Amino acid sequence: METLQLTSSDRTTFLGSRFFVRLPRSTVDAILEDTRLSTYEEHDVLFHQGDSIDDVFFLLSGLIRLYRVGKDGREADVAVFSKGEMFAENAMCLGRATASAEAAEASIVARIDGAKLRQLAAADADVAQAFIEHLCHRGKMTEDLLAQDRLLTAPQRVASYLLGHCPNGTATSFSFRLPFQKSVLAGKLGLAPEALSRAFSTLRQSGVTVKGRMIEIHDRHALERF
Amino acid sequence: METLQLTSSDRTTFLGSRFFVRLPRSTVDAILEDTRLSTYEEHDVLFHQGDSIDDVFFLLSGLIRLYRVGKDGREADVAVFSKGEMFAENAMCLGRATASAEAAEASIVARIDGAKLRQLAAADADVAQAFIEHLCHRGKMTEDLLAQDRLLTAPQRVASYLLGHCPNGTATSFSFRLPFQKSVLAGKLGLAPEALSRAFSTLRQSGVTVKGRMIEIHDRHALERF
DNA sequence: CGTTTGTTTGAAGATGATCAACGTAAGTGG
DNA sequence: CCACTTACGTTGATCATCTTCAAACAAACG
Repeated sequence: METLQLTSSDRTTFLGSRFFVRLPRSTVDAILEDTRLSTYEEHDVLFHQGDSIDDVFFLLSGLIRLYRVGKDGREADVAVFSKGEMFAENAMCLGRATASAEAAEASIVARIDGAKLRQLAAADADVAQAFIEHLCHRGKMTEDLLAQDRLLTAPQRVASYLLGHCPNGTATSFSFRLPFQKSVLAGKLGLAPEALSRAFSTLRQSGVTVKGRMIEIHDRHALERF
Repeated sequence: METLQLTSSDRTTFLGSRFFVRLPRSTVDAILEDTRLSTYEEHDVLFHQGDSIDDVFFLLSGLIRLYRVGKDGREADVAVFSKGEMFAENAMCLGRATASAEAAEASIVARIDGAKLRQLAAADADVAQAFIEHLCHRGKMTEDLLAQDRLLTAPQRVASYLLGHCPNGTATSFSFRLPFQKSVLAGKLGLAPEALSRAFSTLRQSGVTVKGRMIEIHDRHALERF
C-alpha cells in the first residue's frame, strides 16, 4: 500500500464514473485535488467493520469485496465493486464502516477526503445531487441482492446474473468472460463455491457453456424462463 | 384512500422523525405545505414495483410493507416501516419504484411531492444533507438484512431482532410487545411464519417466553451467545 | 357461540452447506 | 520445456436448515 501519482487514464476513469459524469470538470478537479492513491495486493484489507473512517473510496482498478463477518468468523459479501465504482459512502455519513473491505485482486484505490466532500456537497447542490443519486443506486443494488436471496434458487440467481450481462438486443445467443474468479462470483451471489459450480452444471441443460472464465449463453430465453 | 387534514399530532410525528429533526421549523413547514394525506386499509397497495412515482412517502401511523414479487408470485419483504419513517425515496431518484408497497395494517400516509423536495434540496443544503443521511441509514438497514440472511440461522435472526429491542442498560431481563403480527415479523426476517414459530420455541431454552404478542427475555446474555 | 383469521405442530421434501477427494489449470524453477 | 507445486474448481456424499402442505389449535370478532 504505497502512494502514487494520478495518471491521465485514472482521470478518465473518474470522469466516466456514475458519480462524476454529470459534474462539471472544475468540480471534479476540486474533489480530486488532494486525493491519495493506494495500491493493494489480493487479500489486503482496506478497513474493518466498525472502523471509524472519514474517507470515500474510489476504485481505479482491480476488485474490492465488501463483507460482514459473523460471530463464527464466516464472511458474507454485501457488495463487490470493480473499476470506476465508489464505495464506503455509508461510513462517511454514519461515522463507522458498516462492513469490512478487502481486495479480491490487486487494486488501486483513490481515497477522497470525507470532510472535503461534505463541505463541497454543502456548497454545491450538484455535488449533493450526485451523491444522492449515487446512494439511491447503491440502495437499489443491495435491495436487489436481498430480493434475489429471498426469491431465487442458486441456478436462478446465476441465470439472473448472466442475463444482466447480456445486451438487450435481439440476439438470442451471447458469450462473455467473467470479470473475476468464480469464488468471487459465488460470494457475491451468496453461495458456497460448490453451489455455484453445481448451479452452472444445472444451467448446462438450458444452453449455458462454461470453460474457465468464458461463458456462452446459447439461448437467452431459456435462461429467462428458468 | 381518502384525503384528510394534518392534525397537530401528525406534526409532532413529522418533527420527531429522523429526517426532519435536524431541519429548522420553517423548512419543515415548506416541505409539508402541499402534502396530501391518504388512509389505507390493511392489504391496500400503495404502489407496484415498476410504477413511476414522483412522491416520497411518510408514514404517520400504521405499518407499511415494502416487497418484491418473484416470477412465481411469491413475495419477499425488503423493508417494513412503522410510524415516523419515510420511504420510497429510491423511486424519486430512479424514476420507478424498486418494490411494491402495501399496508400491513390500517395506515395513514403523507405524500410529499418529489419535484418540490428535489427543488428544496437543491436550494437548501440542510435538506440535501438530511436526505443524504436518510439514504445512508436506509442503505445500512438493507445491508443489515442482507448480512443477517447470509450469516444467521432463523433462531439467530430472531434473537438478533429481540436484542435490538432491549435497552442497553444493565438489566438482564426485559419484556416488550411485538409491534405487529408474527407473520409480519416473519416476512421482515425472511422466514416463513412456521419457521418463525419454530425459532421462538427453540429460543424458549434460552429464556424467551412468548404469549401472544408479548415477549419476555429472561437472560439477555443467553440470547447474545446464541 | 360460531366463524374467521392467525399461530403452532407434525411430517415430508427441497435446497444449499460442509467435508473430503479428485481433477485441472496455472505458475515456478530447474 | 518439462516436472513440480499450488491454488482453483468440480464432484460425491452427508447433514442441517428451511419450506411446504396438512392438520390441529387458539384467539379475535361478529
